Amino acid sequence: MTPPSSPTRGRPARLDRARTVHTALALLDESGLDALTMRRLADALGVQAGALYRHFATKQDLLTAMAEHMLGQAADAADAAETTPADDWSRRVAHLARALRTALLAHRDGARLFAGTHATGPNTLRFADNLTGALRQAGFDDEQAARALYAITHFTTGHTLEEQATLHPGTGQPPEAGLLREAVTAGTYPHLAATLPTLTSTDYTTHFEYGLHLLLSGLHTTRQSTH
Amino acid sequence: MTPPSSPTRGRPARLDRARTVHTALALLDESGLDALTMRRLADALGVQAGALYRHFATKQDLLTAMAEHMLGQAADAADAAETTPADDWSRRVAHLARALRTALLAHRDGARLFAGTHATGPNTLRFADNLTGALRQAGFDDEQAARALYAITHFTTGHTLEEQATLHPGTGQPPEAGLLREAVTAGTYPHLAATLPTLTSTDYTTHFEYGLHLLLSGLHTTRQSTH
DNA sequence: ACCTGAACACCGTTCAAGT
DNA sequence: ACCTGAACACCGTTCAAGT
Repeated sequence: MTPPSSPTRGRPARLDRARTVHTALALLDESGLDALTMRRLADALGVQAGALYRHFATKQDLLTAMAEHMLGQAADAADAAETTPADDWSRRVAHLARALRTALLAHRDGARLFAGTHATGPNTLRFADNLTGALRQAGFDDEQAARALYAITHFTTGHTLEEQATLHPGTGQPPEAGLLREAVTAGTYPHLAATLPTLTSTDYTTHFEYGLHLLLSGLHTTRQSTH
Repeated sequence: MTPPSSPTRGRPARLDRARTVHTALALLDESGLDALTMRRLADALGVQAGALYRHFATKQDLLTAMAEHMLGQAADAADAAETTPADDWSRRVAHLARALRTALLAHRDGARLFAGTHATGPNTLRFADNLTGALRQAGFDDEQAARALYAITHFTTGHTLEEQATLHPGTGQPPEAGLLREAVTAGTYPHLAATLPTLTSTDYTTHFEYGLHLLLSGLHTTRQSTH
């Protein structure tokens, strides 16, 4: 028999940043961000809570490392696309925006984790550099490229935040769509009533693609007017 | 002398939802969302923490009421604009988006508060109905209007979340721009290096206007192609 | 060098008991 | 009816002491 309380089969289970971040992300997926406490994480690692502070100065520091790790997926997708036969620039930008959303969706509360930290690690910077590069190579000047980077990433995090919030009722609200439906039919909101089917649709990919299309279309217009 | 520990000069200071939400928003502005605890709020109200639960089932319930109150400002601005000599539709939509950002900026951590709740009260619905109405009256069909509503609000919350996060270093990071600058110059991120001046600009209004312009321009193109 | 044990100063929430 | 007091089951973080 292996000792029942040991999370890995090895003996003393030395701590390090990589293993800690990995376990933390697994715990995040299981229980969500609100349930991710230093004590529970320490438990999963077979260690006392205080031991975590030898590798992370603070819980915020750990969360930042988790967000940075999460963005590795987006950065990898970005790098892979870079070596691909040069697409139309707007397809490349769209691909990167989708990669960011996918990376955030890959972990429960991923968007909230990302929005709540300020990762400036290699993965985050690699992704941002790649997206900015796609814009500059498309002919946007440095200022426009930087602003477009922000517009795209802020829309993506805003959207995904909402998507994941309605996905996992988390710590609150009823069935979500029911709440809105009920409130709208109770009060007098003619425009919300008319658009209710779309407003309560759970096809988030289509919602995301529409907003992304708007941004890309706007970029297209801006680019033409300066070329 | 008035008793030094009484927050208002009155005597027993009966509790109600309105006064509680008001005091909570004042406390939010003073100390930020992380420091807004039920105990501290109770203290400011001259009451025990447990008493709050007679008016709010849970802390999340209180936060939702705060967010809903916050959106009153945006809804009022929306209503005022509705009776104004009919602007160009894109100016009206832009006005509403700006009103939302302004409402979120009106309180410390306002965007985080709004993003972390799911207010479906009269203020929130009034604002959303108004924005959806502006889009429908511009000629967008119900589906497009609903999707555009989401694109605009998600961009606005995403942007303002970031804006307020870098405004108040909150619970973490150094001077913010310094972190990015340092990381970029240390590693090899040519596109971020080239765009660094804009990336580290703290003129958030211009950043916001650029993203908003992109969305409106995209909407303009979409509208023309169906008209 | 790395972790444990124990403590400090808090949390949100519940609920009998008082008034 | 509304609030207090006190408790329950937690938190993040620190730090002497052990190994």
